[in-house]
Amino acid sequence: MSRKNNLANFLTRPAHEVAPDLLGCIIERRVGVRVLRGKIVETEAYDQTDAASHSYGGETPRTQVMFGPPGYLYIYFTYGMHYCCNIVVGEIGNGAAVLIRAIEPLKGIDFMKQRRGRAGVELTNGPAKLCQALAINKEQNGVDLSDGEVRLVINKSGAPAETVTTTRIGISRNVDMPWRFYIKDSPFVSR
DNA sequence: AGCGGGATTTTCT
DNA sequence: GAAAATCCCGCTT
Repeated sequence: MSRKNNLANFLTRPAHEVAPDLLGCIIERRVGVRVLRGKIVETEAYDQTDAASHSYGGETPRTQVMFGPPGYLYIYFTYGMHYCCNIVVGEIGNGAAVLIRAIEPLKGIDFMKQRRGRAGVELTNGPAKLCQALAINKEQNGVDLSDGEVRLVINKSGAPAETVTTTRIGISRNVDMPWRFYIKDSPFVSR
């Protein structure tokens, strides 16, 4: 089976099921000849039934890719200066995505330090921080994660990490939904 | 360690 | 016109 179909199968499920399974998976970013890599350690699920989701209430120009096929990047701009990175999941026509809130840097750490002007956990322990570290912005909106400048690599091997399930951060509606997931004890989880 | 406010602009009502 | 899936800095304990 092709990589693309593999990825599509993995992602064609409800966001709150995919989100915990993305923990431990690898994000790979190509910037020219350079390769940056990180392990996903924190995610949040959003879907169309969810008042906290950008897709709530239907498709808009901004959320178009959320309603498209799974396996693509949905990037949004917020607070006048930050980008956040989501993986589109679920069936075509359903506005669902998983927000990547934190990663653990694995490769290209010097590049990330330069981009961030910081080091250690401060490189990538937040959704906008990791976008800055990985040089992700609006130009990556709609990128194909199976074969683009940002790739998602499913990690099936190794013992499953211990996962914590809790409520989401930074939202004002539907605040009690336990759709935030992170790897217990990872120092790279956001605050 | 914890709180409070400012930055800055897109997006939708 | 208001809010926003955030981050950073400075001030106070």
